[in-house]
Amino acid sequence: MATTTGKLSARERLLAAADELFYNEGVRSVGIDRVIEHAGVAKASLYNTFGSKDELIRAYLKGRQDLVARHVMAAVDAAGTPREKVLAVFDGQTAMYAEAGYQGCAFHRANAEAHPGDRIDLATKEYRAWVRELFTDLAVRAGAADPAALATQLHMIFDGNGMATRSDRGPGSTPFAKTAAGALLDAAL
Amino acid sequence: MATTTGKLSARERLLAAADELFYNEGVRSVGIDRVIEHAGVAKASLYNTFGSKDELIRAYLKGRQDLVARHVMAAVDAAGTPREKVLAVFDGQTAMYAEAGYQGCAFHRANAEAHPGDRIDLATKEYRAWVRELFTDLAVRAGAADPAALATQLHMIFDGNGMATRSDRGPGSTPFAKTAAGALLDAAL
DNA sequence: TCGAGACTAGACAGACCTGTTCACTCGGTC
DNA sequence: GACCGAGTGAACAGGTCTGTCTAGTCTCGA
Repeated sequence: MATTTGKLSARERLLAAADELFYNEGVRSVGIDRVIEHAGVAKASLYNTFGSKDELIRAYLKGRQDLVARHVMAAVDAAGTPREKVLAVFDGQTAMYAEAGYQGCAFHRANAEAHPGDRIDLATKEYRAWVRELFTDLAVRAGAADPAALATQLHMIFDGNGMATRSDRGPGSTPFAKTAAGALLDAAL
Repeated sequence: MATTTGKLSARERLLAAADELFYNEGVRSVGIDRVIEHAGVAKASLYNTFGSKDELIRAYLKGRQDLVARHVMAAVDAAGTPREKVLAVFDGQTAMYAEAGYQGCAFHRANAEAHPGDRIDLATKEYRAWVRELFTDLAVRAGAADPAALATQLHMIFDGNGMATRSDRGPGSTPFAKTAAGALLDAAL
């Protein structure tokens, strides 16, 4: 928690440092020592607060999911028609990536070397379930004949846009993702 | 090279062990010691043959690209119409994944914590350029109005199918990928 | 003023990792 | 039979990583 002087707590500084370093360089590439140095915090504070690096990674991923949800839901809520809401998801996704230098999906990267059942794997599954549920819900509202099938397809575009964003280091693929999503939606009505 | 007795060379055994361990557990998770133990080869042989772990990873990724190309091109060549050839790419992709337990795209996983410009990053770029070129070529032959745009969209589906295959540990998403690719192709004519 | 709790600096343990080196074996070839 | 190249086995160096521990500082409220 922040102190009354407005200075950030060790927890907050650790999370901010973890977010920046983990997202840009990867959760395995970045060691504890770099995180605490970047946060300006003692190593004991990290272990008192989070208990382990794994738990810090989990907290980082939770923050990332919240960030995606915030951006995506803002875009979806601002959109008018059900069709526009589906397409807005990709705008929200890209707006989120824009905040931290277009490194694509944090979960793809963290999960790449995760072991089945570990914290990272579980956090990734939770995140993917959220995305899938969102697309299914929007597909229902848009009147898709088979909302689950459309959601699977839109989720692929969503993942593919994340991959392309990382590979090309920019938002260039998003218009194509939106066009593709529109075509799939039209075909699914 | 294989000896005249039919026994595999140290190089071949190392590549086979690297392929199995790296693909299933990740290039960073798996250390040199496990690779040489699995290959039944002395550590000195690894360093005489490849020079570094990085170079072994590069050779592993090259083998992976060849494997994808073999499966995908076999499926494409077996398909009849230009439209069928586009869809066949996803069958080839899934057939390849089937060989090693559905862990999705080897390049996504290896590249997740790569640094820009290193061997893994370069190998990934090369692989992605190959996929993109293939889709562009097939899009031209299928008569797409904007082949580059269609190729970008198909590439997203291709990546998304790889992600889903890894997350769901199986080929369940491939029919949806093919349906989506068909719809995008129809919309692009 | 005092005590509690948050935080710090840094040494340290122990595991693990990549890469080197050296003396040696073995199978085939001239 | 001598030679040669490929491969072996094991010890070792040097580094990095996570996580622990200790002794001490700082801040704030009662």
